[in-house]
Amino acid sequence: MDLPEEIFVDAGNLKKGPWTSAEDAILVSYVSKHGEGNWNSVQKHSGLFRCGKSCRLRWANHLRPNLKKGAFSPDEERNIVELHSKLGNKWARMAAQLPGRTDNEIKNYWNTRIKRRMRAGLPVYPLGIPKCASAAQYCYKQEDGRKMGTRVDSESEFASSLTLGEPLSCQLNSLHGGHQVRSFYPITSISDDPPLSTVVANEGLGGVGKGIGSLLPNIKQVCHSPYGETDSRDGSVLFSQLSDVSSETLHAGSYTKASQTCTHNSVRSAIASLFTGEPDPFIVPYDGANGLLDMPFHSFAPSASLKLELPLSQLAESAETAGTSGSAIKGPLMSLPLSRQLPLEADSFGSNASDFLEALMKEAHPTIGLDQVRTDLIDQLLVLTSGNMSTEVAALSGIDKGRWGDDINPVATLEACAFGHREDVSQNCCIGCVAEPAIQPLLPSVEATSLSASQVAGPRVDDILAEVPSGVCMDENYVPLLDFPSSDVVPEWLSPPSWGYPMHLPC
DNA sequence: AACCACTACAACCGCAGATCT
DNA sequence: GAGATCTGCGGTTGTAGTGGT
Repeated sequence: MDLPEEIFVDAGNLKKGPWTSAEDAILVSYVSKHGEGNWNSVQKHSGLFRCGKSCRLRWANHLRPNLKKGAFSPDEERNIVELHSKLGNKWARMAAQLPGRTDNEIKNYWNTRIKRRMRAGLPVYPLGIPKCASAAQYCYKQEDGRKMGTRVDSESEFASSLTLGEPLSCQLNSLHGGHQVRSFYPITSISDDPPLSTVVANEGLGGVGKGIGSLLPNIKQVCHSPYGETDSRDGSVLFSQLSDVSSETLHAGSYTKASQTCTHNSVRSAIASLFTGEPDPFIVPYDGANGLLDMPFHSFAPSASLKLELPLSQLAESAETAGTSGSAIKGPLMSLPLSRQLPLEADSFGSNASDFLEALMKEAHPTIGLDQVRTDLIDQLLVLTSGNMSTEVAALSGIDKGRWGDDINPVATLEACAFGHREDVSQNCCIGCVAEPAIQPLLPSVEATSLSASQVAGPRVDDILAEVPSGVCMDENYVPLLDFPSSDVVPEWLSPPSWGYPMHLPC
């Protein structure tokens, strides 16, 4: 056997780095003779210049028999997600339940997956997989090296617990370090009941997503305003769809409340995003003192928000530099998920939407059928566009006649589509829609005209990034979008780490 | 062909608990 | 019981491979 010399040099200077096949052979030979354990003696008796820990790791992760190699099967992936939902980052315990897989393998898989999903703005856990109270905790690094943690507890269970028309109460309990702490109660609960869930949102950021107004129609102390449905206690806006956007700048008064159309899955997704700490692209900035007045939006059309929810490529690099560029932008910002994964030019959606959607679908869930992902994505399109999806986009999206109806008119059939999902309407209509006829979708306010591809595309991402103020903490995956040049002062709450992600506390 | 960005994976490190002396 | 050593775990870092420009 030809062993590299460096393996044998200076016993006091143990080798590090990648293992060679020769070293592997020595280790295998040693373990086959002496068995596992006593790893520190391996170096003494085998001639390997590796520390005991390194030997143990090499054996456990690569050399021991019955190790499975290669990519995880869909079943294994599902198991990992479920196990993680129950166990959190207990890699060794997870590995014990996945024969042939190592903790390191599972950990690497999970971390990669987390990154990918967060970058894509997707929930860490697919809907339907409940998170246990003891489970996951995710962190991401801020630019300054600090970690921003999101404790995820039983939010998914909370979302799952919502039933049709169930009234909820949202209360602003207190402020913690510039964060709003909101608790959600069943409106029927007695005052001493614990909240169903507690949400900590950035002060000044409405942590309630657009469309949630339709989901939680009976939230207490929600009042209607021209700018949305405003929670009079904490200033958050329960936003409905924006519409009537055709110019570069959208003033608060120029949009109208449009439809509340949504399908079951989309609703669940929207709710879940509230409680999982995943960035919700619908989160609407709201300054409690100044409201939404005189806050120009960058073509924040429904379709633009659609586009912007989708993973964007070529942004990370810009984002890294954006934080240091001077800018006049001041004020609340909206965070957006970015992605380096997809070949989407920010303003080219109209030209290659099909490819893009395909890529998105694969990105969204590589292990389930594209048709399934497509269906879910279409649901998102329906919600995000208030039904103003152009027939062009609809066609590119592969929406079939069966879903649109015979005339393939998305708008004309929107209501039917939104509530006539592929699943049973009676069970899957959005929360409150059936139980509360008074808040049925306001379809008449939506013009039956299609948006052009350029409208769909919205603002150029580069333009947005160029406007990012200096001093804003930029997570590599999230960039501010909206600008509010009415003030020269960056609000305190905007300083890191208080913007970007909604934060959550354990119940 | 060279460069760059990105991903997946291997390996290391520090810590804590268990076990041994 | 106390200190030393071993073992396992989870977080982090380094790097090879790959694809795009």
